[in-house]
Amino acid sequence: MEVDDSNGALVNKSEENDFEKKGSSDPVVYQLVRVEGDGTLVPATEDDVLEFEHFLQDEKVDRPSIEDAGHVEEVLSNSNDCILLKKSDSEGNLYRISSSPCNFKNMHIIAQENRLQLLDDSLSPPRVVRVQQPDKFLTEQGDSNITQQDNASTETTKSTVLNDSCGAEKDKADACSRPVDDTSTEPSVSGVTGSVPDFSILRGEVCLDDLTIRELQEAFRATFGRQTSVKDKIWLKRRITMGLTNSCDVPSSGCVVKDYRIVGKDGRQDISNIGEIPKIGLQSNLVRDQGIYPGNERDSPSSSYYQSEDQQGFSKRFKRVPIHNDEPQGNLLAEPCTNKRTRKPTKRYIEELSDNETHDSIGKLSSPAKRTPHDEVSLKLRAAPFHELESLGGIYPTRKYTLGGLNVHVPYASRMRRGRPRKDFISFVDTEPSVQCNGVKTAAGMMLAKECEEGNHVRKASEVPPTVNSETGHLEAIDTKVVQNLETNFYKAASKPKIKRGLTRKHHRAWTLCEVMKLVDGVARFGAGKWSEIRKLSFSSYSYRTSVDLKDKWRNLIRATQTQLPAQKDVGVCPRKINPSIIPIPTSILLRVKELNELQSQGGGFTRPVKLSGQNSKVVKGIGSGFL
DNA sequence: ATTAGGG
DNA sequence: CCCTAAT
Repeated sequence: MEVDDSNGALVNKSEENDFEKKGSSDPVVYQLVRVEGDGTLVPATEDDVLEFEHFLQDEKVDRPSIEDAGHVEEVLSNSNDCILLKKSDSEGNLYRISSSPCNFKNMHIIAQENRLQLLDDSLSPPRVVRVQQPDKFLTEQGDSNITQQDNASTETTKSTVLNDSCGAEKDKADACSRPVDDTSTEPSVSGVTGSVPDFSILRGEVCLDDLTIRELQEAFRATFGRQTSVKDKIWLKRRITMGLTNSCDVPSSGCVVKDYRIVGKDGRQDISNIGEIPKIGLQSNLVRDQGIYPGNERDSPSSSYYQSEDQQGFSKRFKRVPIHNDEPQGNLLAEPCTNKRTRKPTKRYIEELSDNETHDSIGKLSSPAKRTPHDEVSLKLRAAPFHELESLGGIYPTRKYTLGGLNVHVPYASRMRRGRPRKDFISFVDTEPSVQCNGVKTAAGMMLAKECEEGNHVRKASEVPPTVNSETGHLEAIDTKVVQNLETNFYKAASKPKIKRGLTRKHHRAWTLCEVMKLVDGVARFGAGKWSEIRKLSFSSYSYRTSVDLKDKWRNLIRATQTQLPAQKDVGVCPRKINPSIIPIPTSILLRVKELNELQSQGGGFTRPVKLSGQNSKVVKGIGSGFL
């Protein structure tokens, strides 16, 4: 069984305030662990802590009654060291909240009132705002060892509410961490150091006011299972009363305890616990008392009487945790726990948090299981038509696809970039459609009209079909319409599809003969590979032709050179006639391409200015042999 | 941003 | 044409 070092600790962050008021610099450290069914202590998970934080917050705010608190169903036990709470946990988990030694009293109060009231004794509620791993704390207190002991003792001291082993063990534990002077005071309760407390003193109606200090000490022992050296009658009475009544609403004097209830001399009664809303005034008394014995009495009124066997075991399990202020000492600052309380989260804790975050982030990110489909979807989308094409008017920001029967909207921008790059999209939105498109269109049109008049009709036919083929199905429909409508208007046909560019692949623009010729000319002048230069100088008016386009086209021309030139001979008459979309590239151009290619590839890319005019004009007239 | 290549 | 890698 392990008590891990990773117990969650609730750290009072308003420690400054609280302790300044109390004149103490001791911060409050709360540990939160979950108690498993077998008694194992499990470090509180972050969730656990959060739950309690919530809970605690509620308490500190308005001190709601237990009904309001809601979270805690029951205080199973509260000992000096910890409070066991049964929390409204769907799984019925038990939670322990323990305080650091110097502040156990706070927890005591809380337990007594059967609710989590993490208030210091004054009225300033501590704030539990962060988790701290009490590694050091536990280590120094030998928590893990004790846990084992506790377990052992748990089994041997079952039904005994207060038994010697318990007390002895506790004292032993106390001795470990308690200041030396403290130990010396321990034996002060002479005569009653017997192994078994005198429980008879608590039987029946107990009027503490009538007891001597020694008797009170014995009663204290009987109540809390340990000895005390405190000789302050009032303090003892209050403590005992609280212990017996499991309440912190205890008058400083003048009350009779009967059947574990306070029966005031004046007839006041049953201010003990369950459901009773504590009265601030009474709490103030307690506060005062505690102020008198700062950091003392780590013993909370033992709720052993109310503990189940297991619960008792739990309380014992933690008994060593807080041991420093058993008796009044008046010097909290001397407590070694001071440092512990203020220590930073340990590395391990940090790591735990990191892990959590990591997991969270993983969770937030698409899980591996999800990623695969996602990518698949992306791929699918790339190949499949984009629905947003249907309404270019405004749906493009997101795209919808079906995944596992679910319709998922994926922001276009956030998608894995598979289709058009974002910049295309932007350009589409901003300028492409209107200005540039028109400009280009015009330029191209002029170009064609001027330089390529003869082939216009052919081009018109060829311009559209490729577009249809390369675009999505829907786009295809649009294009088809366009083709039909613009059979006689090349410009419209060329510009219209452009609207869709942003969403899908770049609109396919068939290379015109003019462009090819320019390209060839450019290659001849600058050499293959100087695409950017060629583009600048020869394609300045073709904004849609990028250097990559030029490169690709040149490559295609080369291929055409290698395939079509020979084929042409075989085929003889151009059979492509059937397919108007395939326009043969004039052999003259192909030949020239071939020449340039061979020349430059051989010459190491050496640029050789070429005169197109003579050769060109002659060849162009020849029968086409490639494709545009 | 260009280029070269594969797809 | 797209996409990437390599410059």
